[in-house]
Amino acid sequence: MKRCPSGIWRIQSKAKFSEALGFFASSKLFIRHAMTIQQLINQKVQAALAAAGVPDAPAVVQPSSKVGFGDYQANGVMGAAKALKMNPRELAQKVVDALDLEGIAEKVEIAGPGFINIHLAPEFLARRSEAALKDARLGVTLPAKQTVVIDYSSPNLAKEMHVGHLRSTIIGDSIARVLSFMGHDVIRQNHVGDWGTQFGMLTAYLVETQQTGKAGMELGDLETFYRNAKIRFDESEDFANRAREYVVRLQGGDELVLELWRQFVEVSLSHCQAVYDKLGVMLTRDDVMGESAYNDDLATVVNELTEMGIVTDSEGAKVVFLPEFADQDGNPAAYIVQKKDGGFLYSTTDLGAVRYRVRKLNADRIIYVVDARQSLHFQQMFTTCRKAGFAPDNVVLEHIAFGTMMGEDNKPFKTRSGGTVKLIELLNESEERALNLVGEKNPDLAVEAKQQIAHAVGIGAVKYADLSKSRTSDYIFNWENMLSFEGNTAPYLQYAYTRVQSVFRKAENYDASAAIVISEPAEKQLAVALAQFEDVLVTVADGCYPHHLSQYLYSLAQLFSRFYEACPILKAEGEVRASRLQLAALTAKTLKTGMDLLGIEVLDAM
RNA sequence: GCGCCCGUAGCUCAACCGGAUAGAGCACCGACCUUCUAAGUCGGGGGUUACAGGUUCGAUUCCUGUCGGGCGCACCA
Repeated sequence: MKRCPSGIWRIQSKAKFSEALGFFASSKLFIRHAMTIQQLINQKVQAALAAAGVPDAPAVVQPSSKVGFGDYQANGVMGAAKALKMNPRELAQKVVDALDLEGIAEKVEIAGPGFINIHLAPEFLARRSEAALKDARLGVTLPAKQTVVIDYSSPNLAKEMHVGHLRSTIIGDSIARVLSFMGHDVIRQNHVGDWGTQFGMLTAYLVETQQTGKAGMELGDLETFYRNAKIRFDESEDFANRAREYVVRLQGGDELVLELWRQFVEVSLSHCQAVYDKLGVMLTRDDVMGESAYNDDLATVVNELTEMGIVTDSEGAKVVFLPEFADQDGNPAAYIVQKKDGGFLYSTTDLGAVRYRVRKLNADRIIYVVDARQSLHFQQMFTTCRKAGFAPDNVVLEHIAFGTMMGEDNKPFKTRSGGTVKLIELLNESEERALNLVGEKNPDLAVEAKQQIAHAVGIGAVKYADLSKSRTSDYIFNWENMLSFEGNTAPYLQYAYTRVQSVFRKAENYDASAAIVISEPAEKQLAVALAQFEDVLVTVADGCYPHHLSQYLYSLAQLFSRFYEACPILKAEGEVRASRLQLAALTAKTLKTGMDLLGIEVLDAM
């Protein structure tokens, strides 16, 4: 099955394609353009291919791989020529002859074996930039609205959040921000681990600490609390028995134990919220929908599966056998939904969650931002959902997998002594390191200003280090790289933004409706990049790869820095000055919006 | 044993249904601040994309195999 949630431009059928063209042609007075630059050019080339006699050939339009190759290149001719046994250069010429880029391109040329290189017209870029500048959404079109459920962060409440929760939390948050910006109804779901056998031990220990009056103190550090509870569990048979008894009472709905459980969960959630607040992710208590919330549905889930004949009794457990995941001998994979002791598993909870998200939340798309190691579980769970009808075919289920965060020894990130690194401590350290660096760069700043910058820079660095790498592979966490403040880092982007802000502080007079005139190469390259913002967002929303947005913003910041060096803004005069201020304004707006979609703060000065 | 992911410059990472001479940053060498914040810009060196085949006009990308690494796979989550 091929996912295509935002695939307007992938419509290949000729009928629909010409409809789209007709719509575009008939709405000449649009202020907000109807499609992205890439979609627009792709459709134009597609039409030219049709006129040249190859209507079914994909246009394959993409940003040019090199500056010398124009701004966009169309690569579809060569494949089409091959299929029709034609000379590719001759076909390319036919396509170019039929290609109508009036008002869009200033030059189209054929290169190499049949590439079509397209140089955008400065006037086109200027008008496009002006439109984006006037629009609160930077001219970004709203696709068909979906209800998207995003399951992310989802820490285990038995312990404190550690670095293992970082990637899900910030990648998921960025995806949620991007999809919201694209106009979708985004429902965040923090599927916290707040249920299970360990809560018997924890509630039993909570009683003990309350009796000795140490509960308040011990709960300040959940790691220690858990460790001490485990020690009690291992050393005292009485305590262990009480812990087991509490599990049974908890799951049986015993009000006394439930109250203890609620107290513990409350404390743990407040620890989480402190991390979320410091990180600047949008999760709140309202987004918490923990495992316990599905408790009452689990038996129903298994009953429904049983009624549909999907479940088999095997060795006392209730199992869904999945031939889709059979081994070589044809033995289907076993997906257990109920243990032989009657207990349920995370598989059951996840099935219940899909059911709830589809039936109650009306999800069109459900996104799980979860460690890649759970890949098999999700594939099996999704397959089961399809069979059970918990998720009909029109609901998209996606496991947005990511790799492990590694230390510099290329092993999972740990403290020097081998323990797990608490997330809050990692963030504190990043802020401290940033504060030291800010102090070195700018010793004269007031203390509060330094701290504010250090917060934005320190947290931004941690988030950007992650969001700038492709999520699917493991990545190596390195303080020097992320806080070097040079190259592809959050501080570089933040710095580029402050430079623009500084220009405007000194500008005094600024005409916010001035026309944009593009003449210098640095101006044009900047304008091209500015025009590509929407394409990038479409890509990110489609594949849930925030690093494409990071790469884009870095490239945009670089192009602005070059423009800034090559084209004096305030020293220019008249229309040129006004135009460059407009380009600077749109750059600032785009950087700020883009950074916000990554969840990274910008600063007016640093 | 079966399955999934990965292997790109000294290091950290890109490369959009297969496209042009595989790109950035760090580090290294050099140039540029009495000019809008030098946390910047410009230039230079650095690659058999793990290896061997195959598919084709074209392969880092697709297929097969080998080597190396990571991770999953029946009652934890």
